[in-house]
Parts: sequence; structure tokens; C-alpha cells
Amino acid sequence: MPIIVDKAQKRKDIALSCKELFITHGIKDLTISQLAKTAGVGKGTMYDYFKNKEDIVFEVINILMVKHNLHKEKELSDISSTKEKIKIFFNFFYSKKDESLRTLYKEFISISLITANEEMIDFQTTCFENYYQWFRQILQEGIDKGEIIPHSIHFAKGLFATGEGLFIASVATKAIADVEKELNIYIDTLFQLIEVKK
Amino acid sequence: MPIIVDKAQKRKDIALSCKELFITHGIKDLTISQLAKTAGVGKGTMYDYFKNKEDIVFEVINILMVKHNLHKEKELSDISSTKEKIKIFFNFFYSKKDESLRTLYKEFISISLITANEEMIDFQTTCFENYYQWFRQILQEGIDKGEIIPHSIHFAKGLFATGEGLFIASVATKAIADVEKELNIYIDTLFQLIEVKK
Amino acid sequence: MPIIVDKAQKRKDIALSCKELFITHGIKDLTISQLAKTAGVGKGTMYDYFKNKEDIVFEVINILMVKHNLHKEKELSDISSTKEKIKIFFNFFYSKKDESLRTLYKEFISISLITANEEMIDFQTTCFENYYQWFRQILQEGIDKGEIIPHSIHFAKGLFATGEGLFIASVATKAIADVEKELNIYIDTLFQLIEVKK
Amino acid sequence: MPIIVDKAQKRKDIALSCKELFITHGIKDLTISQLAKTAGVGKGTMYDYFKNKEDIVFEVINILMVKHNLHKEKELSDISSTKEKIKIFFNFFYSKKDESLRTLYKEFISISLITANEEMIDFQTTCFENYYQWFRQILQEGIDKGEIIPHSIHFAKGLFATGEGLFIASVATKAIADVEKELNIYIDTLFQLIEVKK
DNA sequence: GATGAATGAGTTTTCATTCAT
DNA sequence: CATGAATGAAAACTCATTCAT
Repeated sequence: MPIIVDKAQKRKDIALSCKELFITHGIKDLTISQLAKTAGVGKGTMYDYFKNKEDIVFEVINILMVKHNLHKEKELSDISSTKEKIKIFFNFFYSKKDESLRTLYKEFISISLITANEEMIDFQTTCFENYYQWFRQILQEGIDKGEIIPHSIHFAKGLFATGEGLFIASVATKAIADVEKELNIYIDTLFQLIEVKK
Repeated sequence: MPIIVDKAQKRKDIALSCKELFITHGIKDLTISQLAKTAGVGKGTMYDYFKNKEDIVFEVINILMVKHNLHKEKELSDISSTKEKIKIFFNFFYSKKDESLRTLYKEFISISLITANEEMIDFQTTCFENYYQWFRQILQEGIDKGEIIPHSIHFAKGLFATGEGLFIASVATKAIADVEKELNIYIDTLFQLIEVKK
Repeated sequence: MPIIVDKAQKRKDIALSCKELFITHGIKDLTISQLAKTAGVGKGTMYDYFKNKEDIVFEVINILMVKHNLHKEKELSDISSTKEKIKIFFNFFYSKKDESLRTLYKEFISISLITANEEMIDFQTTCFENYYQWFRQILQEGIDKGEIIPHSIHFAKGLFATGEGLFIASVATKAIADVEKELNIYIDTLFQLIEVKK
Repeated sequence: MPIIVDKAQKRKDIALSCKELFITHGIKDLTISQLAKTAGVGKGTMYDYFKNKEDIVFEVINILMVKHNLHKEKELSDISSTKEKIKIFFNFFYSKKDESLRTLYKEFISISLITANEEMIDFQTTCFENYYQWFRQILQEGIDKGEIIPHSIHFAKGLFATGEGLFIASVATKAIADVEKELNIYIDTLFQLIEVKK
């Protein structure tokens, strides 16, 4: 009787074994050989489960993202203030806890910008829309509760973009020394305008 | 007596010869050999003027950026409305005219995120601060003219980040079909809040 | 199940295939490509088994040295005269039979003098000490048999050095037309002094 | 009126300017560019005075050798003991004072063993014969003075070879920790045999 | 199902040498 | 006389991918 392997699970297992290596060594400098050795499988096996190196990164990000989202969802459920929710969301861009995912995310954006294959774009699109919907919902709830003005719903897309833009600037330049501070300034300034004065 | 060459000028000349190739073929897929051939010089000559491939991109971006800035400055001087100025600034992210620089800029961000050498970071920092100051000045002038509320000055950094964030999202995802529209929505929404109602 | 290869054996096999080429063309003028082609393997395979070109030479010398030593040991066992033994030992430096190893050895010394990595030095040290011990033993046996005076034991290190020095001079100059003759003169002169007169 | 340049002198001047660089950086790792810059002349000029890089090394060694020989000759003239003279000669292989020339000499031997062009061989031959004659003369004088036995004249060639052999072994192996000591052991042992007992 | 041995195209980079001025 | 700009051949080395077992 042949051994039946849960392909999807093994794919996840291999990807997770590689996670640490990706975080410590960066994506670019890793070879399939190293990754295979780390995962404790043969090089050929890597190709049974992944199309190529990017595909592995892809899976790792995917796993971490899902985990991160679950966590964030829970975190958000405890918060009632709209502004606070937005801030909670944004702490991905600076919290110590998310450092490894952030490192990976940075590299993933970099790869996405150059080698934009369909799957990557689809994945990034899903992510973006997921977060966009999140913002939409948070803002809508705030509007419904009368916390913020109805108009603020239009900031949903822009808000995420601002976070990502500041994050990238903080990584690629010395102009943003403290992302957290800058994000907070931005959010505070915005909320002074959109909060309903009672 | 030997020929004395204006090194800086020749560097610029070579870089410009490569510009088109970079735009059409992308940075990653070009080899020094191809670039040298295109520039009509030997491979060794390339290494006399540039440290490596990135250094060439660097020079190209630099040249185009300076040119772009000069042009934008002129463009802005004809405009008096603060909101319009911001929009003018942002059309870099979607105007047909800036497409090639944009393509390059995208790849440059990508490289910056991964191979962060000191020079690149410094260049990116200069760019960021340059644009940040621009926004600051535009907003300050608007405030001084009584067009927008004093508080809006705090959006300076965030505004550029929003532009860049939306741009990246537009490149890496399908979620932003029309950057121009999204940017305009964002700016319009924001200005409704910061414009001084008369 | 994958093919499991005896790495050490294959290393030896490849090295031996390259032997002839090294001898006829010299080390310096050979490229990994040529060597790979000669060995009938791919360039990458060469790098699977050897760190670099020097490492291949290293293995070749190693193999030939071991073989040579075994042979010499046998040759020496048939001889009883101390002087004759020394001569037998030295014929490495001129015998027709050892020409190829000698050619390689010459190049190896050359490399050792310039690129002194730890492994090479260790190998050379082992060789030197091996031969030194040989001389020591030969001389000691001669002393024990009453053939030569006890004092001669101090020549052990010097003797090997003299051989090597004359060999190098014979390769690098025209001053030593006939190494065999010079070595014999030296040995004969020395033995006239250290032989116990009966 | 054209400037008349003393070709031979300028050749010497350039070579001497390069001396330090050769000693500190080794021959192999220096480029003509660096040497030209160090000598304060153009690359083209280097080719006016030297055939190639080896030719420069050649000239440097030549100059240093001549200087060294003059010095040694003077040193020897103050000594009367034959044994002491031999030792004085050999201290080239370990004295602190000759370290730079020795470093260069080592590399020169290395080059000679591989790229044996006619001129190098001729130069090495001249050197060898020069030293050989020196030893011959020292020994002959010792014989004439009745210090050492007539037979010792046959050691002339061998003696130099022993020195060189020990030197090379000391550079390429860990087996000769203290060249000075080994050389002295060798000479002392030999002189016990060839000195005329009074 | 799994493996790891084998590959070779492809790229970067160096540097001796030439030669127009 | 002197120069340094320009060259391009040449070499080392990497690594994603294949495939026989």
C-alpha cells in the first residue's frame, strides 16, 4: 500500500521549516539546496511541492499572513474605538512582534514589483482587498456608531496605502526614523478632522 | 598628450544610452554586456564608470529625476490652487508622460528594498525629503493664503506616503485599476476636510 | 531511490582523468572548463567535488604521492646500503619514471609559495615530515649497522632540503645541467666523510 | 630640444618606486595600473620601460640583489673564519633585515617555476652561479688556509641548494619552525666533518 | 513517492595591452 | 616623450532544474 501524503500539509510543513531561514538570510541569498537541507527533504522533493523558489516564499508568506490576520482579528474584537482599531491595524508596520513577517513582507513587495507573475499579483490583490475591506468595515462601524463622519469611508483605500507607503519609506530611506510616531501623527491629524464633535 | 575625458559627462552619456533598454527590458534581465553594447562601449569601460549594474540604474534615475523635478517645479509655478498643486505633483504616478521614469522608479524601489547599500539609501532619503519639503511648502502656502486649515501641515509626510503606497498597490495588485481616480478621491476627500469654508 | 555515489572515489577518478592534462599543459594554463571536459563531467560537477582548481591539483598530487611512496618503500626494502638508499630516494628528482609527478610537484611548490592556504601547508608539512622521517630512519639504520658515524643523524633534514634545492635550481636555472650527477657528487662527498672507515 | 631621458635610470627609478608595493602586496595581486600610479607615471609609460609585469619584478629583484650582494661582500670581507662566512651568507634566509627581499625572492622563485621564460632562467642562472662561485671561493680559501679539508670544495653547489631548500620548506611547511637553527645545525655538523683537526 | 547527482548556461568582473593624441 | 581611455578576451563560479533509480 502506498504512503498517502497530504500534499497541502507537507507543502505547509516544508514552507514552515524554511521560514526562519528566509527571515534570517533574506530571500535573495537562499538557494533551493539550502532550503531543501533545512526542510530535511531532497532537492527534487522541493520541486514536487513548489514550482520554484518564489513559490516557497509565497507559501511562507501565506501561512504567516493567515496567522497574522487571525490574531489581528481577535485583537481588534477587543477594541471599540475606531481610531484605536486603525492604530492596532497599523502596528504591523512597527511592532517588535511582527518583525519577521515584516522583513519577509518587505522582500515580497520587492519581488512583486519586478517579477510580477499572475499568481503573485492575485495573492497581493487578495491581501490588499482583504485589508481594504477591513478598513472599510472599521470605518463603517465608526460611522454607524456616530463616531466619525460619513465621508470618512472614502479614506479606506488611502489609509492602507499610507501605511504601506510610510513603511516602505522607513525601510528604504533614513527620512522616517520612527514609523510608529509618523503613523500616529497621521492618524491623529486625520481623526481630528473626521471625528464627530459632540 | 592623452585625451582627457569629462568622466561625469561620459557617465551621464552612457547612462542615458541605457535608459531605453532599462525601461523596455527591466533591470533584472539586462546584463552588463547588453548595456555596454547598447552604449557602444566595451564591457570594461562600463566598469570604469560604474561600480555595477545597480550603479547604472542609479545614474539613470538620478538624471531623469533631476529633469523631472525641474519640469514639475515649472509646472507647479503656474498653479495657484493648493489642491491643484498636490494633484499636479501626484500625476507622476499615472501620467502617460512619466511612464518610463515610473517604470524605472518601480524597479528602483524594488532594488532599494532588498539591496540597501548606503548610497541608495542616501539617494532615496534625499528624494523623499525633497518631496516632503515640497508638500510642506505647498501646504504652508495654502495655509498662509487661508485656503486650508493650519492643521493640514501635518499631512505633509503622509501625503507622499499615500501616493507611493497607492502607486505600489497599483503595480503589484489588481485592486487599484485606476490610480488617478483613487488619488483624486483621496485628495478630494481630504480637501473637503481641510479646506477653509468661507 | 537516488544513486549514492562514493564521493571520495569519484573525486579520485576525476582527479586522475585530469592528471595527464596537468602534466602536459601545466596548471596555470588550464581552465576548469577544460578539466571538466577532459574528466567527462560538467563544470558544476567539478565544483561539487573540488573547491577550486588548486584543490584538483592537490588531489592529483596526493594520489600520485601515495602511489610513489608505496613504490619507493618497496624499492628501498630491497637495498641494504645506506648510501644506496639515499640515492634511491633522490632519484625522484631525475628519474625518467617520475617525470610527470616531478612536473606536477614543481608546479605545486610554485603554488604553495604564493597561495599558502592552511590545507596546502598542512599537506606539504606532512610530506616534508614523512620524507624527513624516512631519511632519519635510513640514517639511523646505517648508524646502527655501524656503516656511518652517529653524528650523521643531524643531516636528516638538510639532506631532503638539498635534494629539493638542487631540484628547484635545475628547473629554474641552467646552472644544474645534470641533477643526477650533482646529487651523486654531493652524496658521495658526504659519505666519504660519514662512512665509518673499517 | 627634446628631453633626453636616461632610459636605464628611469627604469630603475620606476622599479624602486614599486618595490615597497611588491613587498607589502605580493606580486600576484598587483596590477599595472596600481604600479603605474605608485610610480607616478602613466600606464603607457610602464610599457615603454618594461615588457610586462614580470619584467618589473625582475628589475626590482635585480636592483635589490645587486645591493644585497655588495653589502654581503663587505660583510664577508670582515670575517676570516670559513664557517662564519658560510653562516653570514646564509643569514639572508632568516635575518630580519632581508625580510622584504626574501619575500620578493620567494615569489620570484614561484614565478620562475611556472612561467620560465628565457630571461628569467638566465637571470636565475646568473644568480645561482654567482652564489655558487662565492661558496667555491669561500671554501677554497678555507682549504688554502688549511682550515678545512680539500674535499670540501665539492660541497659548493650543494650548500647553496641546502639553504634554498630549507628556505622553501620553511615557507611552504610548518616543519621548519626556525630556519636559522636548522641551518646552523647543518653547518655545524658539516664543519665537524670537514674542519681540519689540529 | 523521494532523492541527490549531474549539469551548463549565464553572469560578473578583472586587467594586460594598445594607441590616438 | 608620455599618457590614460578604451577594450574584450578570459576565467571562475553559481544554482535552478532535471531525471535515473
